[in-house]
Amino acid sequence: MKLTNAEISDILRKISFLLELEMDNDDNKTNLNFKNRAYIRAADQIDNLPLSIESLYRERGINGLLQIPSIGKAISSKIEEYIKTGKIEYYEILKSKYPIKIDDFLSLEGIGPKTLRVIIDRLPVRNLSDLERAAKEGKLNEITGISKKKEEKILKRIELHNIGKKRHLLGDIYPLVKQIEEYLKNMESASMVTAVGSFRRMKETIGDIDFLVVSDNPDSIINSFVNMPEVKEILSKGGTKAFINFNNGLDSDLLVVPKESYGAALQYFTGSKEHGIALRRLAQSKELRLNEWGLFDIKSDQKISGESEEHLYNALGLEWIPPEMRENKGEIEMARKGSKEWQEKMKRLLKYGDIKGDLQVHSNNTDGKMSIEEMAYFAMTNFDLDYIAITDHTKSLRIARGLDEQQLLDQAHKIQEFNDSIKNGTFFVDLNESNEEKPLGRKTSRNDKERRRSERNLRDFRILSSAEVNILSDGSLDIPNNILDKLDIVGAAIHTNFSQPIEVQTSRLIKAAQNPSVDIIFHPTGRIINKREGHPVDIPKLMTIAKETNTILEIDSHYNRLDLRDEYIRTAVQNDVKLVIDSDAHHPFHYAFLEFGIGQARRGWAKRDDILNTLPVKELLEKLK
DNA sequence: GCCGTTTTCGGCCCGACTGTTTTCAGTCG
Repeated sequence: MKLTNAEISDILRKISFLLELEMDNDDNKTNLNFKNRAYIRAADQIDNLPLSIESLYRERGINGLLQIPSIGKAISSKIEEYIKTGKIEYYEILKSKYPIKIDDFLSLEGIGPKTLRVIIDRLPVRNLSDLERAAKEGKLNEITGISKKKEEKILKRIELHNIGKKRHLLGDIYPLVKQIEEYLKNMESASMVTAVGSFRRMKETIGDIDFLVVSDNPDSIINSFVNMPEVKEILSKGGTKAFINFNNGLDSDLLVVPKESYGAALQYFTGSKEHGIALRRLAQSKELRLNEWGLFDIKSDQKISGESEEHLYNALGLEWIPPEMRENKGEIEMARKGSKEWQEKMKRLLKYGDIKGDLQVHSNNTDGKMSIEEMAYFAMTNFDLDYIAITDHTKSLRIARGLDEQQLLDQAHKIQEFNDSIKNGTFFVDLNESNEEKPLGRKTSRNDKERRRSERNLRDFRILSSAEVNILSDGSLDIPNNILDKLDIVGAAIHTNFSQPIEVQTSRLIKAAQNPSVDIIFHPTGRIINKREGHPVDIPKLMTIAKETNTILEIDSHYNRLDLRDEYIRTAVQNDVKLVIDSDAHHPFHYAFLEFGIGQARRGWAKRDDILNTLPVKELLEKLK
C-alpha cells in the first residue's frame, strides 16, 4: 500500500490539534504553543511537496526528510516510524487521552481546541453529531462561557460543515468572481476593486474568494457586500472586513482599505500564507513591521510604504514578485533588489497574451461542438490566435467517434483547402445560430497593452493538420507512422487503461515519446482535478526521455485538467524540457482556457522560450522532430 | 519542535472580529 503525503500531513495536524487541546493543563504554555505550530508548519510543507514523501524516504532515508524545511529531528523520526510501522507511538498516546473523533472537529470552523476542551470536559461529546445534539438540547449553554448566542453559532457552523466544503476549480468560480467584481465596481464609493487570494495567484483550485476594495466609505461597501442576494450567511462583519457564505456554499472575504494602504493590503490578501509570513519575517529582521496597512518602522512607528505593491517590495529590499510565484519556494531569496538573475527571469517570464497558436483543438468531426471552419474563425477573430492545430481523436477511441486513417487524410486535405482559401481571401464561414452565452474568461490579455490584431494579417492564419492519437496499453499508437507523417504535427495521449502500475504507465509514455512521429504528449498525467488522480507517471524519467527525444510535453489548459500541474512545469523548466500550452477546445469559447494554462505556466516559472507555441507557426514547425 | 550572514539558545507573523472579557482570549486568514 502506497502512503500518500496527505495521510502524513493529516496525522501531523491531528498531533498539533491534540497538543492544543492539552495546553491549558500545561505549565509551559508558551512553549507548547510553538510546538503545535511546528507540527502545522511541517504538515503545510508536506502538502506542498511535489514528490511522494515515502519515495523520498525510501531513496534517501531520514536525511532526505531532513532536507524538507520545517522538518527536523523529532518530526522526521516520527514520519520514519509511520512509514515503517503504520503508527506513531506519540500520536497514539495523545489520542488515548482524548477519545474523540478528531476529524470531525478538525474540519469544523469556528470552534477551536480551547472551546472544544471545555465542552468535552463537561459533556459526553465525542463527535460532531454528539455536539449537534448537545447544542440542540441547550446543554452547551449550561457551560459557563458558552452563551445562547454562541450555541446558536455552533449549530450554524455544523450546518455549513455538513454541506461539505471542498476547493473549487478556478474555471468554475471564474464567472461568479467576475460578477461580484462588477457589482462592487459599480458602487459609487469604491475606487478600486480587485479579486485577490489564490484567485489572483491563478491557483488551480480556490478555497474561498477574496475581494479587496479601496474606499473612503468602508461601511457602505461592507453593507452592500453582505446584503447581496447571493449571500446566505454573514459569518462576521466589522469596520474593515466582512466574511460571508454564498448560497452555492462558497465562502468569501472582503477587505476595505484607504488608498494609502492599497499596496500593502494587496500583498497581504493575495498571499500565499507562506509567502506573507516569509515577508513579515524579512521585515522583522530589518526592524520593520509589515501588515495589511503598510510597512512600518518598529521604533518610530513611521509608515515607510503601503500605497503600491511594487514600492512595498522595494522597501523590503526586493524586486516586485508576480502573484503566481508567491509560494515561498525560493522566489523571495531570488528577488533581492538589483539581482541580475531575477531581472533576467522577469524579462523572459511568460506573459498573458504571449501564446500565438493553440495546438489542441477539436472539431465536430469527432467530439467537438463546431466545424473546423468555425473553430478557425473564432480563433482568428475573437482570440487573436495565428494558428490552430485540429487534433481530433483517432479510431480506437470509439466513444469520441475517433477518425481512421482515411478520415485523417481526408481531413488533412480539407484543411489544406481551407488554408488556401484563407490565403487568397475567399475563406467564408457560415455561422449557424451562434450561441447566446458569453465566452468564459478574458478574451484578451490582461496585462499587455494593445493586442496585435491591428498589425496582424488574417490571411497569414494557418490551420495545422494534426490528431490526438491514442496511446494503446503497450505504448504503441492506433494509427501507423506513415499516415501520421502526412500531418503537420502530432499529439499523443493516454485515454484508456489508467490503473496500471507506475512502471507500465511510464514505459507506455516513454515508448510514445520515442516514436519519431509523435511531437507532443498531451495531458501527460491524465488527471481530472477533484475527480481522478490520473495515471501514475514517473515524471523525472519522462522528462529525461522527452529532452533526449525532443518531444514536447503539453500543459492542457482546461481548468479541470491543468496537466501538467505547476510543480511539474517547474521541473520541466529546470530541465529544459520544451512545453506547449493548449486549450483542449471542444467549442470556440474554450480558447479562453488558455489563460488558465498560462497562469499555471507562470506558477511553474516558465519563460517564453520554454513554451514553443509562443513562436510564429513557421519557427514552431522547424523546432519539431 | 524548528532554526541560525550578528544566534546551538531564545526566539518564533500580524491584526480583525467575536463574545461577555470590564482589558482579553479564541479563532481565523
